[in-house]
Amino acid sequence: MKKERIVRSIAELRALVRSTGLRSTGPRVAVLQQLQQAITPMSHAEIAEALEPAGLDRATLYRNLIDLTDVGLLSRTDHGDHVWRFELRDKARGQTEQHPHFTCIDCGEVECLPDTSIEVSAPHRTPRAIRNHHFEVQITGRCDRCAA
Amino acid sequence: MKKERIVRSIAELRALVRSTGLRSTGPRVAVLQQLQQAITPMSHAEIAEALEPAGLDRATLYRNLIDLTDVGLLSRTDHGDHVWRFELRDKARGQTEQHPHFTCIDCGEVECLPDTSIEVSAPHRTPRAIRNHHFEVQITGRCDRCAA
DNA sequence: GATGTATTTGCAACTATATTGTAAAAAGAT
DNA sequence: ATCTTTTTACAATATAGTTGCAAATACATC
Repeated sequence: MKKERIVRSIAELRALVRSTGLRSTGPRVAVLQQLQQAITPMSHAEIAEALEPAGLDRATLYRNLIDLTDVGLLSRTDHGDHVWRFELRDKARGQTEQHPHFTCIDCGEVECLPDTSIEVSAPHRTPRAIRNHHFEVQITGRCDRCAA
Repeated sequence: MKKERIVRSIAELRALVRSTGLRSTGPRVAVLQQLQQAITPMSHAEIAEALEPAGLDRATLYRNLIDLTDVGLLSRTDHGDHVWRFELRDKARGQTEQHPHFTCIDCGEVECLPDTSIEVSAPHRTPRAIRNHHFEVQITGRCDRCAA
C-alpha cells in the first residue's frame, strides 16, 4: 500500500476513459479524480457528497460508477457492511494487485491491508478460483478505535 | 463443515429461543427450523419464500432475523454481493467456530469453506482484531460452475 | 385453568437506496 | 460545421429495510 501513488492530470484521466471505449465526460473525470485522491474505497454517498459542488445527478453517478466498473477502471465491492464502495483499480493507479480490506463492524471504516497479510490455502474441494488466486478477500471485525 | 449437524426438535428450538430471553413464537421457531436445515446462509428473500406457506409478514421476518441475531442465535453477514444472509450460529448447531465463506460474483451462490483454508498473518500495523483472531473472512470470486 | 402484563405480530405507512425511461445535451467521428 | 451515438438530467418507478401502532399472543402469577 505504501507504493507511491500515480496522480494523473485531467487530460490523462480523459485519455484513460477514452481508452476503454467510453466517452470522456465531466462526471466521469470528476469521479476518477475524486477516487484517485481517496485513500480508501468510497461509497456512492461519499462520492456524491464530495462532488456536491459539481451538483451531478444521483442516477448519473450510479450509472457512471457501474460503467467505470464494467470497463475495469473501478472495483465495486461490498465490504461486509452492506454498502457498495468503489475504488480505482490498480491499472489506473500505482498500486499492487488486489489487496484485502478490513471493515469495522461498528463504525464502518474501511482499511486497506497489505496483500501479504492473507494466506489462503487450497485444500481438495476449494473452488478453482481460490487455487488460481482469482478472488478478493474481505475481513470484518472491530477496528482498534472501536474496540478501545 | 463435515461435522454431523445437530437437528433440534420443535420443543428444543422453543426452549432455545426462551433461553435467550425472547419469547418462543411461531415465526421464530419457523425461522430457526428453516435455517437448521439450510446448508448455506439464507437471505431474507429466500427465507421468506421458504416460509411462504406460513404466510408471515415481511416486517415480522425482518424483526425476527435481527432479534435472533442480537441474542446470538443467528449471524447476519453480507457476503460481498450486497445481500444480507442469515445463518444459525455455532452454539445453536453442530459446527466448528466461524468459518470463511466464498461467494460467487456471478450467480451469488454462497459456499462455506473449511476454517483451515485461510491463514491470516499479522504484520506490524494490522488491526488488533486480526491478531486476536476476532474477525470474519469473506472471499469473492467466480465459482467453478460459473467459470466453466 | 383464568387473569394480567409485556412482548410480538400483522398491517400500513414510510424512508432510503437503487434502477429505468426518455427527451435534451454533449462527445467525438466525418 | 454536421451527423450519429452516447451520455446526461430529471422524473418515475422499483426494491430493501424500518417504524408506528392496534390487536393478538406468550407466559408468569394467581
